[in-house]
Amino acid sequence: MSTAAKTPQPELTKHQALVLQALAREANPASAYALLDQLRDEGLRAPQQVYRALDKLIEYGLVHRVESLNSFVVCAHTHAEGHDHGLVVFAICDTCGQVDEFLEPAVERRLKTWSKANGFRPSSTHVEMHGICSRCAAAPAA
Amino acid sequence: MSTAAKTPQPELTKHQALVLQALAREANPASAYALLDQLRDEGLRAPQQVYRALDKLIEYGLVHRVESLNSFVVCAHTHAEGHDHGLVVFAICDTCGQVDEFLEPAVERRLKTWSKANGFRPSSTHVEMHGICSRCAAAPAA
DNA sequence: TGTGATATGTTATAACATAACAAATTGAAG
DNA sequence: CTTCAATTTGTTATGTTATAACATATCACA
Repeated sequence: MSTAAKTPQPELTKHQALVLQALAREANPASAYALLDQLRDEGLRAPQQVYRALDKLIEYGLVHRVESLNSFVVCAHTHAEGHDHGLVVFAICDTCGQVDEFLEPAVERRLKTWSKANGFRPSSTHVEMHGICSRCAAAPAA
Repeated sequence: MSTAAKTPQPELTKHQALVLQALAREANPASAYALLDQLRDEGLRAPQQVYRALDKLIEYGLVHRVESLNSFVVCAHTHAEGHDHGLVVFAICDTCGQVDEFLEPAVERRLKTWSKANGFRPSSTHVEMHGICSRCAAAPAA
């Protein structure tokens, strides 16, 4: 189990590469429509084009969807082709929007145990914490 | 940390009670608009009325939002006023839509540990597994 | 009883996502 | 090669989820 089962990754299409680059330029998660706006000059015109590219990038494990924000981030764990890392956790700062991505094998094991015991066959798991990051907590009430 | 910090719970307003009842009637998570449709006869007319009621019900810990479905469920852990249960996990069947809700103190502890170590102050955490429930896994490819 | 604060009703619109179909591309069979 | 079915890509249209903004009503209390 991971954030999503991963598919072996062929060459990226032009749109997929553009969307991945655009997402990589963003410090924080971006919505499909924000990406579309970034990429109009590059020839993308419709939401479908972005969503289709994102679907593939997620399938290849290069991008994560942040469910609670309806938006997307590049996977922080750059990986050799075919390398499937484990369950990913997001810590999302509600003040500055920054997202920390980290791995939690212990959490993954625990959820796997429950699944086995209950006959549930998990395909993907999302763990998202909201709160205040250390920088914002320290900030002078700006 | 819990699915959300809980607020002491006053009397429910009429709309809040109606939304809670409607949600309780549903076997599976329901969207705000589905609830609105259920409640037109009861006098609800606009999405805001439903969303406002849901916001309060969530604040009181009576309802959970399922982020990955953009929908809502009544909390399975009926609780005495003010009782805050721990972190909640959802196991969502992508075949039949059924959702299992359970508690995972071990997962909660693990995430708390990370948060402490990283100066993150969590306010709410969502854990959602997608997959196939035991009944659907057993089903004759219906 | 006036008045400020809070809650509710309502309209309008924003933001996110996918259905449906047309056009182009690709690649295997003849 | 060339044809044609399968897949991918482009595009329009529409569906779904969520909130802004403002009007109206209700309530607590001076």
